[in-house]
Amino acid sequence: MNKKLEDIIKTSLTKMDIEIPDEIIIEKPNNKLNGDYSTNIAMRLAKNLHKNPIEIAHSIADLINEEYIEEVKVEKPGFINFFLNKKYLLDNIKRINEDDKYGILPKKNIKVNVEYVSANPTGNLHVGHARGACFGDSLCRILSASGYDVTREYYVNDGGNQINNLGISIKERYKEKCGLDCNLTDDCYHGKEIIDIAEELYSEYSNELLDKDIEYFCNLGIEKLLSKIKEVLETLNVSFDIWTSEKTLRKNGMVEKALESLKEKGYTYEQDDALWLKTQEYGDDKDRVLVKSDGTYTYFTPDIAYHLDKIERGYDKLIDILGADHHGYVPRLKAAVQMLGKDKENIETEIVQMVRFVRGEEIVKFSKRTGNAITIEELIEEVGKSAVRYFFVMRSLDTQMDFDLELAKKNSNENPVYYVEYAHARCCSILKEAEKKQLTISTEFNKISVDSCNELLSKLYEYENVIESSAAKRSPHILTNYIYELSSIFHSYYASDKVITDDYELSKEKLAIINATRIIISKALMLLGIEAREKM
RNA sequence: GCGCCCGUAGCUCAAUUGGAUAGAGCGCUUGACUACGGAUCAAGAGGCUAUGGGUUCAAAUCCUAUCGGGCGCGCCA
Repeated sequence: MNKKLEDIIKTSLTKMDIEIPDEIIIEKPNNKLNGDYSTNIAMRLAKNLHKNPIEIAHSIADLINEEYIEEVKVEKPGFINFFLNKKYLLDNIKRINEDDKYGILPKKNIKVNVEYVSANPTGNLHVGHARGACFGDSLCRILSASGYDVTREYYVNDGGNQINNLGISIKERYKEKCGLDCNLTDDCYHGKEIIDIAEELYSEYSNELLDKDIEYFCNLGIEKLLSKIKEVLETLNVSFDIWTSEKTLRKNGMVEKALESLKEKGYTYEQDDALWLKTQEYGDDKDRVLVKSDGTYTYFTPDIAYHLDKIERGYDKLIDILGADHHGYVPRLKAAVQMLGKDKENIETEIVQMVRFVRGEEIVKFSKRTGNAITIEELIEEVGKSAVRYFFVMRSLDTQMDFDLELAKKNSNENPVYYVEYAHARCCSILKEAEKKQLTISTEFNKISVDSCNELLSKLYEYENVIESSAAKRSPHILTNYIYELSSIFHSYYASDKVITDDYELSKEKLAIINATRIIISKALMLLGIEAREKM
């Protein structure tokens, strides 16, 4: 939570000749009376040292003498509470204003690969994918800011059975356009986008394509659908570094390579004319089929090859972001990765829980089958892309959240995105006003009374720690909550204390704080994929 | 039936991964505009953290049982 304090405590412990524990927990008390930061280290040490935690706390506290800390207090069961030096908080404002790289933490030298969305190119993206897309993108931005070396990846399933069904679906719809019979089986795709593609083909080529084979329609479909997917993701500011094609992996022999490696290690066996993987040995419910009795692969097999490919590309950590409806897939995936020689810790899965859309009281129904689905474009059109991005990362990933469309488009403080954007716009407006009066931003703080803006200062100081823990916990919602709280504190400060007054020197000092607030809100919003507006 | 996720104010959600008096917003009640943008602010009411048992200095958080909800459980992808 706070590196600097950790180090200070460590030096005290060393002086006391106490072995330094694995982790020193620093937290921010929810009650301000308990200081800016606090640690429970004394209570944790009490057992081993056979000493009263209060005594230990006092010994540690007495050894602390840092300019950074104004006061150290020991409280009841054995907490040590720290009160930061206010001058330090003002120095922090200066840093925010002057350092472009503020909020970008030192490199960790850890290579992370994050795979998200990875929807099959057999139809349009729908709103179900949008949460994973926004989460994945925000997570990547936050990981990068906190010093990880991040690669963003989309796995394109352009190789399996479903692609053949896509080809058939398009061809049948095309035949329909040409006035022939259309035979769509249950395995086919019935979405409107397939009809649209057929229509496009017909209007461009009339009935010249009737003798083209299924593969022709497959490739055409993938190309068109994928570019549509990319386009939609782009409008959401969601981007990727690498698009890996399943078909290419198959062509390059990666699947055989993975299969051989698993066979060699003795993880496979044959039964009922099929080849199985002993995933049960690594905690899966049952063993899984790799090669079906008809000789084709299951979905699982190329996916193992894909993960082998990622491993060989040298990432320290793979993060897969999966929809809740695929969580049953996790144990076999983790099993396979371990069989390929990696530790459990090398692969992480984040499960995106379902989203329910509501308009006030009314539940918005949508289903893939009836074609009644809300598309992402419609969602963006209805509430705006900032709200889409914000709302999807506003909640912890494992809550089955409600997305209130009515709330998301409200222009008032009920709507959290609006509230935050307004705080930013307000900062901009004050700064513009100051510019008119030719007031500059001060770099010295002589007149300002810290008490009037203490809350704002310490909230701004929290920012870097928020980035760190938001990244460590893979939880963008921590950042979202932070901006909201920061905005609230700002609005409150704004109401209580006028910035631009006749006292020009004092005004300039206050402007520095306003500008720092503006910068932090804008940086934080950027990490959520939202461009901060200067005007509403 | 088995597995995963979840159950916190009337509603939507937090809670620094075991910390101090469980916090926000909406809604409800009351108050504040001669204003750098009132598109906002200040205050109040509202809780046996689904339920029972356990672990310890400390439990919404960990273990266990039960109840309730969501999602999975294919030689589909």
